[in-house]
Amino acid sequence: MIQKPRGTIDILPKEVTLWQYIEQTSRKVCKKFGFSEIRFPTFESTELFHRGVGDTTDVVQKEMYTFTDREDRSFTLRPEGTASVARSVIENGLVSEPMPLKLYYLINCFRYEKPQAGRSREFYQFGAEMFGSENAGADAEMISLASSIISELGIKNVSLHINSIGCSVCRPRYREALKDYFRSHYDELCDTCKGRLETNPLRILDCKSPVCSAIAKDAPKTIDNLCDDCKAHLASLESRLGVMGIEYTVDPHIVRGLDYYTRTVFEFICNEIGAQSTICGGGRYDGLIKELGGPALPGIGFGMGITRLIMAMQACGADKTETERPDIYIASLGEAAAVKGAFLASELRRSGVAAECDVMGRSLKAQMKYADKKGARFTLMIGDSELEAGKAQLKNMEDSAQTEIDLADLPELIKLLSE
RNA sequence: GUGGGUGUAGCUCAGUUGGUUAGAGCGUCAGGUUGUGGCCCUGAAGGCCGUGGGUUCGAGUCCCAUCACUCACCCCA
Repeated sequence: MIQKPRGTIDILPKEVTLWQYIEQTSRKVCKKFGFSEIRFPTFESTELFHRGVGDTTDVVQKEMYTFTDREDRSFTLRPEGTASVARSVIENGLVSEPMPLKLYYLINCFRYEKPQAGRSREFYQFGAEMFGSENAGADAEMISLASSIISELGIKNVSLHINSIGCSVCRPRYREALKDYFRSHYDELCDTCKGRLETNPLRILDCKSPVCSAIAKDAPKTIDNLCDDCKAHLASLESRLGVMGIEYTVDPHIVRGLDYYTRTVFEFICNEIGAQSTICGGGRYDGLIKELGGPALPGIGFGMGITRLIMAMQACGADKTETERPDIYIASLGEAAAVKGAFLASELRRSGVAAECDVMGRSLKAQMKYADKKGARFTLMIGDSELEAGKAQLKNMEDSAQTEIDLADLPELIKLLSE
């Protein structure tokens, strides 16, 4: 028996309606915000992610599905969407479209990680990106978009955390201040944090070890080390969120692990879905387009993990969706009736009716059972006598009421079904 | 990559101190006479007990390895 690859999922018919609902809902909300869908390749040149996501990140260093093709070119299954969108924007000249440029996508991504709750090797995300505005109003719009989708899905158990990690001017300065501080506590830090000190000191801020978090408490705060422009940017975002009535907390622990982020970073967190509690994460990336060879075009975006959304929906009982059921099941007895039934079904389908008929050659009783299990609203029963008379019994499966209908008068039947 | 937990029918699980042909419920399929669902009843199909070694007269039960699932670290959506 051949099993699916580790960390992948099958989405079964009874689950798929929820996925479709999430996809429809996010598309609908995006339309209201003026975002257009974009689609792009599942794999890209490996170089794109090295330059875009960042050489030093875990994602690039140890989590990518990289392969070479028959001509020895190196490609990588996308570990995220932002780098690809940025590439596409540059490559297709979308930098000349009216600004701001607002795009969204529904994609699968790949990361070679050890699976656990809320984390798999192939995962699915909804993402949105906005290019062209350095204004904090853009940040507020993006957060509002994410917030709208989350609440439209009925998710209530989340909180928004925002932070600013500074720009190319103040971030390096802050990193040094942090390093200096943690160096003075070097011996007390946990082993992972000792390693993080040089590579990514910001990460220590969000270490769960009690010792480290105690030390981190008195560490220099990002907020205190921002340059004036970054401070003003954050203040502007905060006041806009306030006006829009979006609740948030400024959380210095929000750090993000992708190199391209600048200034605003944010996460929507749900504490009821396990350790991987970030349902939506994003931030501003003002240097990304230029880094990838385009003009100096600022941008901001976010991604939401679809399976994590589903877990959050389940946690607050918002995951109820109706399964697809036929409008009518046409039961038949005998070959001639079966042929007639198949004909009627195809005619009804042409008129938009969801119609099923027997293809198993089963007894009437078995057909009725099947119609019941599939949740058919009506059942039409045809046998030899009905064929002769041109009339048949239509049974309402809910109240068992039966009415006689004229087999030649399809419009009348369709009318009955749509009531 | 590092730890912990789990692995018996499609699903949820029983399976006594290792002892003959491995069980139940649900689900599936077929019946309960003469053309009708939901309840009830009967029957059937369906398991190399995750896989490979080892201990033993004998292993679903014990040991080792491996794989998968799962949770956590790490990282992130």
